[in-house]
Amino acid sequence: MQTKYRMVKDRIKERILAGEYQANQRIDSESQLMKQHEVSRHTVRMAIGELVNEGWLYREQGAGTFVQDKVSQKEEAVHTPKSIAIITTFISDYIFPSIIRGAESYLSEKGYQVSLFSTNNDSEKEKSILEKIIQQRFDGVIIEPTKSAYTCPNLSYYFQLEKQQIPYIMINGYYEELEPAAFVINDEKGGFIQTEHLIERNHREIAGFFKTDDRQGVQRLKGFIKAHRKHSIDINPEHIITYTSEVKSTKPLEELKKLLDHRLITGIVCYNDELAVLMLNELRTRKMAVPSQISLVGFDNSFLSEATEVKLTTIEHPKNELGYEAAESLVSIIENPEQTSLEMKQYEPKLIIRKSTSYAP
Amino acid sequence: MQTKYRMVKDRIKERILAGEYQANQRIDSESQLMKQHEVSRHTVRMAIGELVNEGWLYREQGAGTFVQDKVSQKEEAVHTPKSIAIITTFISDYIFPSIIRGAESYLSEKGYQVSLFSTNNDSEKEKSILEKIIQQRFDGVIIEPTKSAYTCPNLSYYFQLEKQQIPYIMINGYYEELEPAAFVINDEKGGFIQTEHLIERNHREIAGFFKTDDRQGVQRLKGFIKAHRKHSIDINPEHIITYTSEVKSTKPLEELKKLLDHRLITGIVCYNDELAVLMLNELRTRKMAVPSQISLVGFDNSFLSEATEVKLTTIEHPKNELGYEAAESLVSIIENPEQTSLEMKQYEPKLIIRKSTSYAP
DNA sequence: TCCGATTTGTTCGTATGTATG
DNA sequence: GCATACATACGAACAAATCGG
Repeated sequence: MQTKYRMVKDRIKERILAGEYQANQRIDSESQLMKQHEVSRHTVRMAIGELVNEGWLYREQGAGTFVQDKVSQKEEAVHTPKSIAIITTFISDYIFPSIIRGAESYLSEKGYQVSLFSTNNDSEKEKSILEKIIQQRFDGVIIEPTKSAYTCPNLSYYFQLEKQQIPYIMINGYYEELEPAAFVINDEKGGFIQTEHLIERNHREIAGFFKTDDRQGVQRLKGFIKAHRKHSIDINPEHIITYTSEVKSTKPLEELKKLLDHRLITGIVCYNDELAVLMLNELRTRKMAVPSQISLVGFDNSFLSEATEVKLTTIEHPKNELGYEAAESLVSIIENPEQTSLEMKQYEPKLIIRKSTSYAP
Repeated sequence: MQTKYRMVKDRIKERILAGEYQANQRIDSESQLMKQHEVSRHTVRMAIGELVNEGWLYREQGAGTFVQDKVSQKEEAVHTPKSIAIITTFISDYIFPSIIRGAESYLSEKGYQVSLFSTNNDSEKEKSILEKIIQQRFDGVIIEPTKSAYTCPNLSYYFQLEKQQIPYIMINGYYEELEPAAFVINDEKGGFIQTEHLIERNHREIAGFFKTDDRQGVQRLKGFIKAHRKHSIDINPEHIITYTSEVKSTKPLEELKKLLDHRLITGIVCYNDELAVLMLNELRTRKMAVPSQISLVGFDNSFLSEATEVKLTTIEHPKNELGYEAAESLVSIIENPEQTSLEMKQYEPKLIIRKSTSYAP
């Protein structure tokens, strides 16, 4: 049967298909349509209502009714809810939960579903996860890259993501060669600030411990060296300890023991708070007073930095904020693909001075 | 915003999910719904209209409005990979990551995808998440119930899960009335062991701090009382402090201050390590020596218990194992639906003695 | 087969709320 | 602050389909 609202609906649809209304353009208002078709407002609303349900139009209160463009009609075909993949290296007890919390809170609010993957810092695992994500057509990816200090072995998979128009954002680190959208800390400056803080307090014999299989550690080490250079202090190469994830709970501690046994150091720059707590433990057993005998700088401003009796001087990490803003940016790219200004956001590190550092003895 | 038609819509949806309306059964007519909800027909029609669009109902002119049989729509969901939802109360920095890690490692190995949700301890949020899970036909759910000490407000949604044959497993706590498959700690015994440990070391003036909006806290408090009874020690009611999630970072600390100001206590039983660290902090500022002046027992054996200078005596929590085994059990139910031996697993708590407890002064 | 009661479908009118520019 | 746009809500009337008797 040909009802009035169905006639109005068909006439509007024709005008869209004829190109009379362009994508995202405002169509005539309800009251205009009332006059044009000589029907009541309710009838017009029913017509528009069905077109909205079918994905031809969308309404915005106060602004008007607009033509839905093709890109969003694509979703209709899939019909699955929007889903985002978050890929981390480790599901650790450390700062990861804060980042996830930030991202999840924004994404769930926006009606996205969050799927969680972890690579265990294994590139092969990362590869198989990326494969899955491409195959299942996720709408976006937030990824903490695996071993970001090295060349990206899964380059082709990232290119594939781009080809399939699945936007991705890297957090904490990134692969240089990809030049991706990334939310990271200025790690070099962070390492610099950590070190300069000690130098300014007259420390000269400073040890630095850095995990160098990801970009963060390499950059922080760079900052460590720069700070020394700026203040014209020679670095004893034995004071730089680098290690990889696999040995993170053993090697740095062993190296610290060797250092303490054989050399005099007055300050330690730690890759992160987790390591700082480990070191603090060793210092406690040796009955070395922190900070009067030896100073300790952490990184990340995690809850660990306030759990200890000697609260840690450390570098702020915008954990929650970083997760939230990465999610926000990802959603904005998904929902407005035309404005592809994928940029990198670098958070400026800030020193938080607590009780684990003082002037050199 | 809460509009009338949305309220009517929700009420109808609830009745569907509660199983009050069966599949393909006629729901109340528009005029009945008008009377029931005291709204106009227009409002009822808007509510029904949205539910029709979302696939919950279908209308037949002259006959009535009927419940859409979701089972017959199943074909759609076949192609998607198997996916599991993990619902937590908070994505916290605390023991949650360990549980997730355990579950994720097993599930990803088995080819399942993990989606993450958090309720923020809000039953309404829990409800909308469960609704999503039912609608998207997840293959299984691991859920940490919200406010498990209280009556489950979303009972009908859990029944609906069962009806739709979506198996679920509860962790950490459970709703009594559901008698669900659950992986929990014997919290009562845990509280008992915490307390008895102090009693056996001659403590008589013991304060207990318990978060009582989830089942765990209530049970631990029960154990606290039982231990006192067993050893025929009177409990000063002022020594029992209960609090809820909302005030967890303020109230217990305030109460501790009051206690320390006015009473002599020699031992503190803490709901968990997180709280223990908070208390330890206060004791430090008062220069009260732990354990020589006052003893402190935590719960969960989290990394916090070893980050502090006075390593905490605490109760083991099988975090990783619990997550792993819950996932294992869920997968087994999914893949062998016939052997529906949904049972509860209670982990026996074990005391880990470190340095925060000693004999009463 | 038809009637009448019931139920949903269409259409009008009116009023007020709320967001946008 | 104002006009404009969509959102919610009330009331009324008639049309069309269904179903039991």
